[in-house]
Amino acid sequence: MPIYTAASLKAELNEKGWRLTPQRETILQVFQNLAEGKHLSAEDLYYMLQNEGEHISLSTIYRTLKLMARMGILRELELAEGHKHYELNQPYPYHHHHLICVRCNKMIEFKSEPILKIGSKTAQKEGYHLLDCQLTIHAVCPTCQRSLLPA
Amino acid sequence: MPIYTAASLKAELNEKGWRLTPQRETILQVFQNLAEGKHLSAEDLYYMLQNEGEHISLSTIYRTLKLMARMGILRELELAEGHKHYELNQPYPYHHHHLICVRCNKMIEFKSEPILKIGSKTAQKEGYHLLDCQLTIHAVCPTCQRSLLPA
DNA sequence: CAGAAAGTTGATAATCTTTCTAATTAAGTG
DNA sequence: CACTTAATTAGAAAGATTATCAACTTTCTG
Repeated sequence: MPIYTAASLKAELNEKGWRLTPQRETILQVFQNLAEGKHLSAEDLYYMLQNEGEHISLSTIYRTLKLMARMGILRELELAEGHKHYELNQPYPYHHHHLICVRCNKMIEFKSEPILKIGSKTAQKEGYHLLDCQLTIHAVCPTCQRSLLPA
Repeated sequence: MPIYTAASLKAELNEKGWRLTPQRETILQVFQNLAEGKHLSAEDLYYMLQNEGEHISLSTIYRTLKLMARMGILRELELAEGHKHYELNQPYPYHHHHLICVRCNKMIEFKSEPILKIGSKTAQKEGYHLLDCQLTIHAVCPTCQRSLLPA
């Protein structure tokens, strides 16, 4: 269920004096066709496109991901160590949060309507226009608790 | 109000087979002496120490910040673009969250007991040992909403 | 208290991300 | 549809973060 079609993306870009380019349209499509719960790093996206015969430079990819996150189209996730991941920013019934093991980086998604409410109320109270709110829980998973390995 | 004294840090490190070094103790002290609401990047910390005549290498600083975040002593914040910030991870009455403008990076801290409860319940339900939970709200502040500048 | 074992540091290299710049491309105007 | 203006791209360079490794410390053991 695409929230943003190419047309609505173009409209929103133009509203701000920006442009819809083939690269941006392509990147949006990739995220719309992604299975739920999936998320991509900049490199993931780069090589995925290469395999489909599309060449988009890494800098454009990084720039576009950042742009779409600032527009509220994508969410920037800080999951594993060392690199960010991106996913479509979907509204309520699909909106979710992340519980992450800091040792093994295992990640569990969970939903919470109250959090979304607190988030939008807080933004509203301060006069901010809400784009995304995500609760990130850092913790140690059962397996890693039992493990005696240092880390 | 230091939660971790040098002694309790040493105890926790030793429990896992790790060691309390002068560098780690120094870094902990810096964060304990930091005013509430203040947070530091790795570089901030590096130069702050240099000015005090302490030399700790950048790689040790990065390594120590990451380590203390994984222990639950520090929180890793994704505030401004381009680099992470760290602050002491404090319990309830001081525990807070962040509302961030994606345009100008202005940041507002806010507190919420319900979120902390949801976070700890979620972790518990999955058998995870909670270290930190932070709600990050990305939004556009009133000033930037009025601004017509592209960005 | 000497020797072994393991963790830590600092320097460097590697990786990930953002910034900069010239060339290109899309949108607006007549 | 040619022309002007401004945004965008690709590639290179710079900046931020993590990984690697030899030398050094600390802890443990006998």
